[in-house]
Amino acid sequence: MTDEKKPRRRPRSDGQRNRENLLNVAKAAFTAGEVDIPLDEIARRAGVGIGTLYRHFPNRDALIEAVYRAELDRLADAAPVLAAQHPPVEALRAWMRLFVDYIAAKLVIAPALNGLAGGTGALYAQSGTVLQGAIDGLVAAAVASGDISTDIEPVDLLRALAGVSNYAAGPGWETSAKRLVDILIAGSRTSAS
Amino acid sequence: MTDEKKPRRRPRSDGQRNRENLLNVAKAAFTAGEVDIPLDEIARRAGVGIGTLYRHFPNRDALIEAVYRAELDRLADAAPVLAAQHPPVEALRAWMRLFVDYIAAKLVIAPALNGLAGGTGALYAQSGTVLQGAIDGLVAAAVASGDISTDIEPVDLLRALAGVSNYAAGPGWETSAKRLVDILIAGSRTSAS
DNA sequence: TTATATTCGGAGGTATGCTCCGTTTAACAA
DNA sequence: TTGTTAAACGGAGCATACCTCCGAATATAA
Repeated sequence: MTDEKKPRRRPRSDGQRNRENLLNVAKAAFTAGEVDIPLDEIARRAGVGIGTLYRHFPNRDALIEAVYRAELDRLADAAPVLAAQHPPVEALRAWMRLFVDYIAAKLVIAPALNGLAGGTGALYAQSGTVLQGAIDGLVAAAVASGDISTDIEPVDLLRALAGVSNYAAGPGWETSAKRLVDILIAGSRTSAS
Repeated sequence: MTDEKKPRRRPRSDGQRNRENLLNVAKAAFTAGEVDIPLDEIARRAGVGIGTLYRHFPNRDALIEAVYRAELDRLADAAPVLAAQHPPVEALRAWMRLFVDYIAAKLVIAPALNGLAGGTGALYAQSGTVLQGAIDGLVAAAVASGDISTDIEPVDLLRALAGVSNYAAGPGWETSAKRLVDILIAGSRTSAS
């Protein structure tokens, strides 16, 4: 349990630079829909050898996961900001819409993500925690203000949203997703109690 | 250009039998979580050569799609049955829950499905139509009976459901999905109008 | 400047997706 | 029943992608 780390040396600057390069190239490729791009190609575009890629990310899934997690963190960070700017229910709504936007515009890695056959459990468990922390705060605030029923499980909303992002095919899906957000908010209100 | 088909002969019986064998074996494998099973192995289990598999399904995606579509049809067929057995809103709710059950118990091919990198659009468009037909009927009935707001797009509900199925990780996800169905129904009601 | 831990990078082993084509077999006609 | 033929069978083999391994290069600390 003692997680002693002996950073005898500072991490090498080129190492970190290469790592970020790889991450950026991978994100760009996935966003462009090149989900099945060979790892060799990613390494080439990033200007590094294949060996370097594999040291940073032991396998394909690890790379996808890293890209995914980085974007996820940014989304999670937006929650407190929105909470400070809007009343509870609207903050929740805004964040859910942001979720949709994010997936739509910048992150089409959803298919790639689901391609993580097998190990999804662990990944979702980990990263789900991050997002859950974000939405938990928003929901808690909305419950406290009396706008939302107390028996709503934040994770339910998260799942619906995640689903929509996967279904991101066909024209007009984005407005459809926005509508869905409204339905979810309406369904969570205390009105009918 | 005239694509006249002259079915001079009936399709061979062994051909169809082999095709169904392959489909069953593939479904079983996917359901068992063996998403990455080599196609050679599927052919072996079905008792046919690899060449036979590839004639029926030109590539891996085609096989997955075939399995997917077959199951989808069965789900769609359940809609009219439920509509005949329950009042509109309850029929809708029941069908949505069935959707969840189906994915949960018998169809863990969701990850495989999403692995159809690239061509998802076409597939979803096609098969989405089938499901949409099913839910359209249910929603129309509920709208007609005045239970549900008229501005609900059935496809929205579909998307949320599809999403949940992808998020099928972690314990208790199933009850969570059921809760979500209730939220969606509640959010679609006319009460607040 | 010297020492050394860390990173780099690509050749190559392994395995999987898919093709090709000679052989086998079921359907049809006489 | 028997011959003809179009269609299905099946596996050897090629292309390619993932990943490992290890000598060379290099940034950091003394």
